[in-house]
Amino acid sequence: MSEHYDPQTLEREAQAYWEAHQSFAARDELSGDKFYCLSMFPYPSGKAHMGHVRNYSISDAIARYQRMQGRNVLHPMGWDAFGLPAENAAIANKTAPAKWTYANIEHMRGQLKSLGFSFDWQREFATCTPEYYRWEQWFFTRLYEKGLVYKKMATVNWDPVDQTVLANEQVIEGRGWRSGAVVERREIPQWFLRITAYADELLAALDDLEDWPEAVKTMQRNWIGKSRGVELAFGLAEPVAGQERIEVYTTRPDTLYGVTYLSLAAEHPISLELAADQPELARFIDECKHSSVAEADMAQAEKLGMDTGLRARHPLTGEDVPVWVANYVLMDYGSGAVMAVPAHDERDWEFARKYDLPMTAVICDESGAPADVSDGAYTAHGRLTASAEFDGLPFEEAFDAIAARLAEQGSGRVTTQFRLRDWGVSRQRYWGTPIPMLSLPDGGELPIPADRLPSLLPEDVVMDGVASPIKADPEWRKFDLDGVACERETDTFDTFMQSSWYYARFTCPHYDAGMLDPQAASYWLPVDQYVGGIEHAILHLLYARFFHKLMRDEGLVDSDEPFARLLTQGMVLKDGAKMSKSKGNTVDPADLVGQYGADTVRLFSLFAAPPDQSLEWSDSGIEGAHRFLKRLWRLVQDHLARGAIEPVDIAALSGAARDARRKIHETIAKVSDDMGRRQTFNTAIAAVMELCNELGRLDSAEPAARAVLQEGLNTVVRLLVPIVPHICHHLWLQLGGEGDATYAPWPEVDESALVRDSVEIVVQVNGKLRARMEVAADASREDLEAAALAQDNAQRFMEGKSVRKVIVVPGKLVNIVVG
RNA sequence: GCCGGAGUGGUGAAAUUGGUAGACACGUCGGAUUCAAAAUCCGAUGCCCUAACGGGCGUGCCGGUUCAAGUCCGGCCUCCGGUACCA
Repeated sequence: MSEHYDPQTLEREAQAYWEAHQSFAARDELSGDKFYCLSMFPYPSGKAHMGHVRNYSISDAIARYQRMQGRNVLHPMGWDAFGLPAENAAIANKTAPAKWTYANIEHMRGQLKSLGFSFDWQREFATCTPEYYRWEQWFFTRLYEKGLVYKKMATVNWDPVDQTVLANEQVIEGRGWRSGAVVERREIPQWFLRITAYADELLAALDDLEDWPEAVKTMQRNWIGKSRGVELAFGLAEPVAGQERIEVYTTRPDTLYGVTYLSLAAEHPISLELAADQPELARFIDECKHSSVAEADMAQAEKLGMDTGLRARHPLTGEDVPVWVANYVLMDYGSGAVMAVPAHDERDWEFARKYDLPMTAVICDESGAPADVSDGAYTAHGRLTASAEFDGLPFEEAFDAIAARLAEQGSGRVTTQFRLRDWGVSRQRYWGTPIPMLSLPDGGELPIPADRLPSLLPEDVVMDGVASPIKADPEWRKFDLDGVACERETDTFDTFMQSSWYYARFTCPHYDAGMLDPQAASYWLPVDQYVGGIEHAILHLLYARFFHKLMRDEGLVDSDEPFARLLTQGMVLKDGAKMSKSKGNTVDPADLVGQYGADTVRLFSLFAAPPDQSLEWSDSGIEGAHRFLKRLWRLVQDHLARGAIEPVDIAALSGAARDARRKIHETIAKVSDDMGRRQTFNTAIAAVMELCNELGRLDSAEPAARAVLQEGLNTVVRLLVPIVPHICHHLWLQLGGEGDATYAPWPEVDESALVRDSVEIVVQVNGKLRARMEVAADASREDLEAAALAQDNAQRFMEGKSVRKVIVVPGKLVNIVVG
């Protein structure tokens, strides 16, 4: 064995051993204690980046830790292979999206293998293959039969020059990224999944996800946005667009007497009808269409509005209020109309101030007087004023009383509303799963029958950058259904559809008798540990939770939630910005592996920051990680070179050897807790480094110290297997370990080694550190207090003052309060 | 805009339940080794005052609770993620 640490050779040998022994294949028996560890599968964009390395270093550490606990571990990897970038690359490189994607997969698989991640490669799949998407298509047709799928008009970004639909990402400052044309909002028919039918369960079940980060659960709760409010109507003197009233929804019926106008969305039927004979209004509505459909764009756009001249009747006061059209009211949310209470709503306040609309304060502030709204809206709850017979009522009572009055006169009712909207799954793009629906000659619609699936996406195509190849090809859409000439849907699924159930398919990736093998799914699911970027906190994770419940209700899985424990890792940054090609601040992991070896790259990724925080890249930091591995290698080689160990009575250890052995077992306890419960690999590594520093100081001439060193090194190697598996594979064998270090038993704490005779206690005077003292570990409170009061430096600060009280925290400190 | 998160030495960070702020590293400085350099090893290293003992200050900003606050509460500032067609 080499004197010097040579990662290239060591890693090649370790990887060859794992490959030959199939070390990472999950056992197929479907019995015994299991652990399903999943990292979010990558989009095959070309090369693996540091974000991937970080993600998989974390999940690999967890998977390997669980193997050492004796569990049957499933740690799979695959490819989220459909998506927009493949189309763009295909146009730029004059190739087909499929060809580009498969080439990227080949390359990235090699990169991941070179990092030594313990994936079960026998289960690998790409979502762009028919063997995968056929079951997604089948499942969609099942959902259609159950009434969980429907078609409706929905808004998209339309590029009037390229005559194509743009993704939000392709709209830059309101213009199409290729044509530069000002983008318009346009309505087209699209397919939707009824996620709102599961809104209540998706919300309630969050309470049971004990091992999810609180931040993610909070974001999902707010996204689902359940609210209790009142649906009410303002009457019109005569019908407009066939409507006799304008319906609005509010969570603040207590402010109803403060309504001074109504706002309609630009696309509201009443707005459009009124615009027919008001050219100025028509022009305004047209201008409102010139923004992207992205919520952030719309919410940050300057609030604009126009009075329609129409008046609506307040349901309680009977007074007329003006009806405006405003660009910040969304047609897709609620009824497309809102009642405006400028005195008690920030957005309405701003709008009213801008257009000089009246404000009426109807809520009292803490002093009991009507709130002063001259500098901004008063949005807190409070007692009512200027609200006729409801004056003086607090929020809850006012809510109920006003809702009851509205219900009584037939102009309103209490309802529950969700912010969550149904999931639009149609994309007007080529590189995705074809939506398995047919339009019939009579205008009806029908799912493609199960025995005619999959609806295949042709792979050998030419991208011209404008139309999807399957939309451009009149032959592709033709479909003969028992002699009836139908047309296939040429839209494809949102790529979130694939990532919503891949975790379940990993339990039976090659099963061809159905979407899932019930036994495999039942054994492996739910996923015990899911690891991925925080950027997926809402959409991906919510859709996957939804899909799991859909699969449960179809009898495919027998659990309620897909992911028992979630770890959301932070971004990888360089110079304070996210690493990305466009910013030109990337670091290629392949270069680093070539220079330092995979273990160094993995060690740095886990050591530089706790997993859930953003990680700042550092060139010198990776040098430090490499140096540690070199020191570890040298420490073991030097120890082995000194020959055999003499047996030693552990109970009789004293001095440095006894201290070192205590440190070994304290470190086992610390690292076990950090890896298992806290998942803070950075502090686990720091603890092992500390231990190595202490072991390195042991007197190598003393037999007792050498025996402790042997135990210490054997422990260090096992604690590090999950993090730097290649070097540990070799050191484990050199130190006399048997078999594959992947399955070496996790070290156990010897409680007797932890015993201390004395401890250091801090002495404070008025909370400030003034002295330290070494006392017997079992000293009583009285002894501690007496010893603290006797400290010279403590007495200096007590001089001329009287002791008010003494606080004793055993094992920690004594605080003397003087005054 | 709205929702969520973060802010600690020159740098990455640690402090787990309100109890010693800065563990572990990086960097820098000093020393050993070397013909020399690299590598390696040893020591110092929050800032300010002090010859030293020791002292003062210090966790984005302002205020509060407490014997004790990086940690809890109120109000700000800045940055990051998401915002439903990027994945």
